[in-house]
Amino acid sequence: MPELPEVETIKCQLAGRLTGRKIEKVSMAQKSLVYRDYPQKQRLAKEITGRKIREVNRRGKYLQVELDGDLTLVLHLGMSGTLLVRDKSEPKDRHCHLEIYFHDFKLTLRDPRMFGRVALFHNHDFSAMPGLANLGPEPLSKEFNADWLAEKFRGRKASVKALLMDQAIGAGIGNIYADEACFIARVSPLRPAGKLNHKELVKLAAGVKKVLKRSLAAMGCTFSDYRTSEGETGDYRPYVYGREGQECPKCGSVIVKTIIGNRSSWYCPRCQK
DNA sequence: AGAAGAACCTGGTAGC
DNA sequence: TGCTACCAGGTTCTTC
Repeated sequence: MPELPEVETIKCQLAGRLTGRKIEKVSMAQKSLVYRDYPQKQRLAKEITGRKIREVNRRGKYLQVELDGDLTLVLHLGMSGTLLVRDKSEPKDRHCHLEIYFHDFKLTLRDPRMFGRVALFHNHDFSAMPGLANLGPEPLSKEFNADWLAEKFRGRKASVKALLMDQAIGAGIGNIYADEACFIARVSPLRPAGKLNHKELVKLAAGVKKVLKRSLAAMGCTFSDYRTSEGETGDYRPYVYGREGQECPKCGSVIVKTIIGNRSSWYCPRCQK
């Protein structure tokens, strides 16, 4: 569910809440599927209890909680995951997979659809989690630019949309922001990526950065499940995503929905060529 | 290699 | 009201 702006919003809030704090108690749902990448899950609670949190970081859609002892607790929220700061007395419900207790509150991971992942790593060796180990550059970094896209798109017949969502090309871009970036760049998401010219790649790289910054300023986009760790919704309002049949904000013609790579996609057929 | 499609899950909702 | 079908923001695996 959450893409880069949503995970970054959660990361910033958690950094303020958790940095320097000590983990007092951990409660895990032992049968939960969110630990499927972490074979030693029965040791997780014991390993992190009593540890101090040094910092909270983000790479792509992954949250990385840095603990003393060179341990990193990695969390991915999948489609429906939420990390919420709650009162310690709040009862836990059946979708809760992990609770981390601090002196005056607890952090709970809920994930009804169980696409999320939790794992613990030593010494920043994330090779057991290929999705994290093989992430491409952060889209808001200088590395992510038209030249990088040209290198990655060259000769590729897959759609622009499909490649924008490839986490090895741009870490953290998901279905919403791939559509939105294509709209800002006035490029059809259906175009074979290898056919874009340099000018279009410049607009696309800029469109990605622009939409991510806009959404960050709005604390992300709440379509259904997403909440910040303080329980707030995100205020980002999409140009095209989820708006089939409505007016294009640029030209007023009708926004169209189609399926690209098994994912619903929206675009304006008049603005986006 | 790369492209396309299915699978992994549950919950909400649209339609009958 | 109740049932079914379909849809959902991600990742990964299989097949061609």
